[in-house]
Amino acid sequence: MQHRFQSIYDRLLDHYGPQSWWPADTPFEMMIGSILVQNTNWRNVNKALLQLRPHLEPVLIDKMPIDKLAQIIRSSGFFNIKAKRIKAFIDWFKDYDYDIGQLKKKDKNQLRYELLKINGIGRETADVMLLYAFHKPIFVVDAYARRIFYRIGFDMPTTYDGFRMVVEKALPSDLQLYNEYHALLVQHAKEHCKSSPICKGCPLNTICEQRLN
DNA sequence: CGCCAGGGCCATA
DNA sequence: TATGGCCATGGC
Repeated sequence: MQHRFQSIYDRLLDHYGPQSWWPADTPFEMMIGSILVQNTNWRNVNKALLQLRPHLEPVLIDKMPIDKLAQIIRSSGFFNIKAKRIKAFIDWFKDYDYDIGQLKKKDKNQLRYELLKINGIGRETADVMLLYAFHKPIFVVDAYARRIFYRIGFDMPTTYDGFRMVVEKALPSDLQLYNEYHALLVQHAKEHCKSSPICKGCPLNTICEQRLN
């Protein structure tokens, strides 16, 4: 039972193949995207990123009036709040001269603590940044992970860090593993486990059926 | 049409 | 600690 999370991962990887996440060209774009995607469909985020593309540099966004930024990212929804959150993130990033390399040298927990202090960056957003921009091995607990593990029948903790710790204790602290795991859960959720309790052609069918019996 | 998406903050109990 | 209201667009 200790390897159940490994087993899920193996099946997903076998079925979907490597995902090579996050869908962004640079770490900076990745981090902006992680704020834009908060409780938002990726399609809408992509539209916003397309509009933002010409200004997709820390200095430019720092100089940009917040109202202009809000209008540019309009299609991602919650645009006033997200513009404020992006500004707060830039303020922090600026303290490190927008230097990803410098920040990557920081201890994982220290960096996580700093990200969580930024207004508008909660646990999930901090963790995807840690994983995909700063290359820290960490399990991302999002709505998809909760839904999929719930459907399988796992009795997971309700708190974010409780959930995360249960998974991380069962897996090796491997960057590639966590990178692919989150991406695979998202990919899987987009194709399966949407509304019906069980779906055809689902790579996790065997496990889901065991729960129903 | 109504529903909801890869959250997080804040007020309240 | 744990709910509830709020933020908002666009695809289905």
